[in-house]
Amino acid sequence: MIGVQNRIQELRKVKKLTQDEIAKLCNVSRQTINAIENNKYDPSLSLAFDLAKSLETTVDELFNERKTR
Amino acid sequence: MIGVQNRIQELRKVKKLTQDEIAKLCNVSRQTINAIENNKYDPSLSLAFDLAKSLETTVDELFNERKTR
DNA sequence: ATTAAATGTACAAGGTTTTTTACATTATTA
DNA sequence: TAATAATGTAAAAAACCTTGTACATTTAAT
Repeated sequence: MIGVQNRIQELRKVKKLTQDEIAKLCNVSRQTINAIENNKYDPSLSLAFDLAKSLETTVDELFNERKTR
Repeated sequence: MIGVQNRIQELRKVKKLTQDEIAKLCNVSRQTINAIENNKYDPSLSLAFDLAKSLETTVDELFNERKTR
């Protein structure tokens, strides 16, 4: 488990985007999107901002703070 | 240069904290705080959230998106 | 002017994120 | 049902973040 949870999959489906489509919007690989959705690791801050913009939300809305570091 | 600019130094001084003090609040080294303030690299998303909490603000307020990735 | 505190910087080592390639499984549609 | 799209997963390599130690410079206090 990782330090931050996210609502990427939820918001991505609202916009009817595939992992591949959002990956292209953010200039990363599909595997990166998949890994982040499945909490394999957290995105970089830069990618977090790109994801938030792609999903028309904020980093704070997209990633909810958790306890661990 | 890095993908995200930040207002850490500005907000840190408002609260009259040293780099060392904020480092301890976030459980990272002073060098990490120094490097981030001077845009040597971006923090991890997890640290970005800790910094925002320490400075009583949000990640979106603390880090302003830029153009490059 | 001296001392102490705070900040800037460097470098090697270790940990984490991302990529590429490749294949397996699950869902969707014809 | 068969074909296709979407998603899950793996492993090695590259790129990036963080640490520790150490020293130099700047700022503040005495």
